[in-house]
Amino acid sequence: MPRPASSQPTDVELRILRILWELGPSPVRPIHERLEAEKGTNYSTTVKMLSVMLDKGLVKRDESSSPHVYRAAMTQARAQKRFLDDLIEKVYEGSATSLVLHALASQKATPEELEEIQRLLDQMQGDRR
Amino acid sequence: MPRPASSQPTDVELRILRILWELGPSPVRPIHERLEAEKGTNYSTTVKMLSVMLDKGLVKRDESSSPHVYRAAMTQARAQKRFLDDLIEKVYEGSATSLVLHALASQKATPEELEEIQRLLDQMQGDRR
DNA sequence: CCCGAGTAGCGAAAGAATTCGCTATTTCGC
DNA sequence: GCGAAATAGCGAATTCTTTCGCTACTCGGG
Repeated sequence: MPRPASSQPTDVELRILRILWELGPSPVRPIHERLEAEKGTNYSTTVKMLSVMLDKGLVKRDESSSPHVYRAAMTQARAQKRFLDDLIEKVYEGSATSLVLHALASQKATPEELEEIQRLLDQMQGDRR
Repeated sequence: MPRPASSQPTDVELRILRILWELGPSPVRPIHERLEAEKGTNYSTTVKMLSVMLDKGLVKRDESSSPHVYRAAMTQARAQKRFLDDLIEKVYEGSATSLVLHALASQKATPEELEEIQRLLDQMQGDRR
């Protein structure tokens, strides 16, 4: 019996996506250098992962320029939202609120960040204060 | 070259944990019934998954009573926090705040829930209002 | 034009996750 | 006590992920 493929990027795939989001469209070489620094992988492995990701549609490739140029097929914000929604559904039973409470309680945010959250909250509450 | 085992419960493991959190300590039968309803798995599969999870320390087993009784080794809140921290680090680059903003913006919370978030926020801001 | 360096890619290997068939053991109604 | 039914569990099979060796191709300098 089969094992269903994950709908989300896997661990290594996510690392590569993060590198791409940071660097912008890049040939294999710079991507590999980052990945190697992070976890000591072989150049071949990087190339292979990119090709797998290309098959899955996680990255796009421009073959017109000589060293082919790869770029993420998804924006970072979009990917974040996908992971977040997944977490809310699978782990928080659909309750975004308890997730927010956990996140606020456990991580120390700066006053500026709290302000920002406050603003959004005011807005959602119809601006009473 | 090896592939490192995931530090977090896998997909099916999480489903089983959720069932255990809901039912409380249970023998295999009721656990299986839920799992089967969710995804049509065979009884053997459920038993096997539980044994794998026992090896990993995700569940505990009481063998004294005749149908063995399984229970989650971790509270739901604890597991949620672990997943959340993981997400923040791996996907949100450590910024719990942007995760909170995403979660608030994308999910519709009830006024009561917003109140609750507001209270926590006030508290964190040193109660000015 | 030839050579070496850098670039691409394939296919196999190894481990993890998930599935279930088949066998053994236990339990219980009769 | 005896056989059917429920309960446990092992080990093999399958798929997915990740890794890399080895081959082939491309390109610029001499």
